[in-house]
Amino acid sequence: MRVPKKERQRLLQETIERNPFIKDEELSKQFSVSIQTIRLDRMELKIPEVRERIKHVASEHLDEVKSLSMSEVIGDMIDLKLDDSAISVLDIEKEHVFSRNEIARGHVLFAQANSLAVALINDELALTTKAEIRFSRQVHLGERVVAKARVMKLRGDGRTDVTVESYVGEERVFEGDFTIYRRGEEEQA
Amino acid sequence: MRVPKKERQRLLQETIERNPFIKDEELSKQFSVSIQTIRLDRMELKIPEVRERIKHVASEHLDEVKSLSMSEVIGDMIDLKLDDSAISVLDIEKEHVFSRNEIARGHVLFAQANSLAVALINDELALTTKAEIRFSRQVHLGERVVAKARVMKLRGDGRTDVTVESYVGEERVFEGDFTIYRRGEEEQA
DNA sequence: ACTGCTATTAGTACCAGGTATTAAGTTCTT
DNA sequence: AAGAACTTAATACCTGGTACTAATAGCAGT
Repeated sequence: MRVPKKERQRLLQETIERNPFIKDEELSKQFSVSIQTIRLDRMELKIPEVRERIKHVASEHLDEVKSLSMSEVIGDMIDLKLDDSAISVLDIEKEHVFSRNEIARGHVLFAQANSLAVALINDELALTTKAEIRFSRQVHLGERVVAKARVMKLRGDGRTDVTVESYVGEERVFEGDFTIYRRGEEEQA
Repeated sequence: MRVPKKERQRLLQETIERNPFIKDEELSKQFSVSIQTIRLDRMELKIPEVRERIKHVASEHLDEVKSLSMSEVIGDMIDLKLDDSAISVLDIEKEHVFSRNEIARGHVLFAQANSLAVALINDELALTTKAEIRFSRQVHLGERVVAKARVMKLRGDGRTDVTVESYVGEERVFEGDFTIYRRGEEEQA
């Protein structure tokens, strides 16, 4: 029931990480020590009080919601010449990868490329109708993917061909040929 | 500066919705009324105190994180025969659509199809290497997309061809031919 | 067995951001 | 001018802490 200090602190850290909502009182019961001991432990481990922990979780949440609804593009657009070319950057984070092997999921790279291709079109309505894509190398957690889109052909009938190539450093990791429909309301993005 | 009660309460509700972290004191300054008035307003509007609001935001966040890491599939898998066929369902919600026209973004449908195709593979490591996709009709906010994946060919070299067709009711909205690599570590999903 | 050190517990004062309640103005309206 | 609706004030109390001081327990070394 009663474990040594080091062990207790390890478990404490884990416990709080798993459930940031837990109060000192509950923790003290769980580890069969006084509240004061728990507080000393938190001090040593630099773990803030419940309310601060909850606030932190909540603000992370808000950040996420914001960054999702703030832009219609996945990744940060760093250059845009309408109907010509565009570049966006995406840093691969935890939520983008398979937890098993820390390799980015295919649809993340696709999403970056697709949203870039759509943003490139100088028209109110732009929807992807077709795409042909190749993943040439895995992308790992922590890597930075730079996607470069270029308009290849502006067809008369409202279709535009866009090619996107994504790189990590010098290496190409993704390639896609997109056909984007503009204006009309009959196709799908 | 000083607005009538009804108006103030409307603004109060909005303000708190936009920023759940705001305290009564700040609110009272913003509306140039006393703290007590703010508290009466909250009572009438059944808006809980700051800490409860923050807690609520935080717990929503935790739910999300859980449901994200719980399944590696976008959408709900409702049928799965490994190396044969699988079906998943995805309800199109606000976060899936362009705010301008409420049409689902292409990469949402792609993500559903791609993750379904990958999940279908009976192997530890499965990564998409190639895909050819067609969006045959727009999908709107509120619609339910049913994706059906079927293994077409199990090649000897570790490659598997999977076809995914997605429907809203009877109508096909998406079609994709995926090549999935299994086992090896040289390709990308 | 006594010293010395760490670890633990106890106790008190204080804080933020409230709730709950009672009472006293203030305004508007009729 | 009277009554109702609205606003402010004042006070006691709550939770989940911080900060600090002080007492006690447990054990190692000599």
